[in-house]
Amino acid sequence: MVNQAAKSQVSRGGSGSGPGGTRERLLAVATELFTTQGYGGTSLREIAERLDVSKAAIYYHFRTKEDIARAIVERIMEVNGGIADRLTVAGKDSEAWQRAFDQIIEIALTNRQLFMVWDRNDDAFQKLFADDPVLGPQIEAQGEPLGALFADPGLAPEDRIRLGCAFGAMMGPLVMYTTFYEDLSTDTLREHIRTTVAALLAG
Amino acid sequence: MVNQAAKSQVSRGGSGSGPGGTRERLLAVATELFTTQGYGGTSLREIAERLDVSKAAIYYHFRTKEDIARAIVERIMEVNGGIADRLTVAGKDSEAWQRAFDQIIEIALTNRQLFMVWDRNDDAFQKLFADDPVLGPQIEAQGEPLGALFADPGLAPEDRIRLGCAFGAMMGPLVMYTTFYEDLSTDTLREHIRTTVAALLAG
DNA sequence: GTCTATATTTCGATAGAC
DNA sequence: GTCTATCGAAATATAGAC
Repeated sequence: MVNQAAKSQVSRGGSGSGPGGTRERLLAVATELFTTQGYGGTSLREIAERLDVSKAAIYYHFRTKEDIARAIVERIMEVNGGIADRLTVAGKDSEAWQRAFDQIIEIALTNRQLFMVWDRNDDAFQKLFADDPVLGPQIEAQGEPLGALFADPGLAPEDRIRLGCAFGAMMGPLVMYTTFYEDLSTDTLREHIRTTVAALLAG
Repeated sequence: MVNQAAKSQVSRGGSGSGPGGTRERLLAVATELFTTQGYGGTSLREIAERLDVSKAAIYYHFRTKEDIARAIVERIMEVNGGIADRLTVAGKDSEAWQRAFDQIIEIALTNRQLFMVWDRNDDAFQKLFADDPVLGPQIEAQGEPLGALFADPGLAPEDRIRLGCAFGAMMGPLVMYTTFYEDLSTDTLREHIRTTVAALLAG
């Protein structure tokens, strides 16, 4: 058995470990298929066919199908940690939200594929790793700040809804309706999503 | 073989055909499981277990698993037709969008479960019924007005993004982050989503 | 690192009794 | 309308050659 944790680092040069390596290509293909078909709706045969390798070859890189999802969720949690931090810092200060959202939009822009695969599979992934000693608490800690905001009983319903709408507004062009904005540059998306969300938060 | 089309109408009284009938309960359970686990990630065994019937019992009500999805998508298309109409009517008039969104929010409020299951399975459902003679064109016709808006080359990128954000803002509290707003009434949700989306559209 | 071949389980679906 | 029993296909996963 190969130590997968060690392999997640790009330790040596040469072919087979860099961004063009089979393991990275596999994670890219799996992320795409999990996004369009869902984790449960994607088979290892489909992943293998896209990579033009045999099903068995996958098992050299990952012990189980669940481990493929685990590798993806680990990366999502790295990204989401940053978002949770911004939210906690912003607290209940209305002006602080503006700055927090600017940073969150930036994070979303540079990690759109991870946002999309999480959007489609959050229930499945949470159920899969709820009892995982490392990923379970991480997932819970990441969802907490969001719930503490949207469901905060100390906040006016108007503000709770405004914040949920602000997140949704950002997710619209970046995650939900991505296909319609493929002709626009990252800079254009950032600029107009920022001003639109800002207008929403200002009320 | 039973004529399923005839059964979709509540034709006779008595038990077994009304809202508490097995067929309706089955569609409700399937909609919920397709939402959380995805269409491909949900087995007929799981549906049967939730209904406390055998797997074979499902085949009395639906010829295939695909037909269960079909019945759900048919209802989604009924709802989406109304939305497509509002969008087409609104055209490029900025003030007309406000009224259109008020009506779309109302439709979303009364059909949240259908919005959620479509949000999670739109790719899967579109692929399933792309070649269906009745559902295929319906799905295409329903997605067209949305694309004509978000991807309209005659519209300024700022406005294209604003509209995508407006849809996303509505989807936030109603579809994506539903669990955090379960304590709020429909009236509270409608009121504050309306004003928030209006502020976003006003700029 | 990747292959063929295979074991085991679960899936969607059918047959036929009640 | 629902059941038990069963079929063939497809799923995850393993063994062992190269």
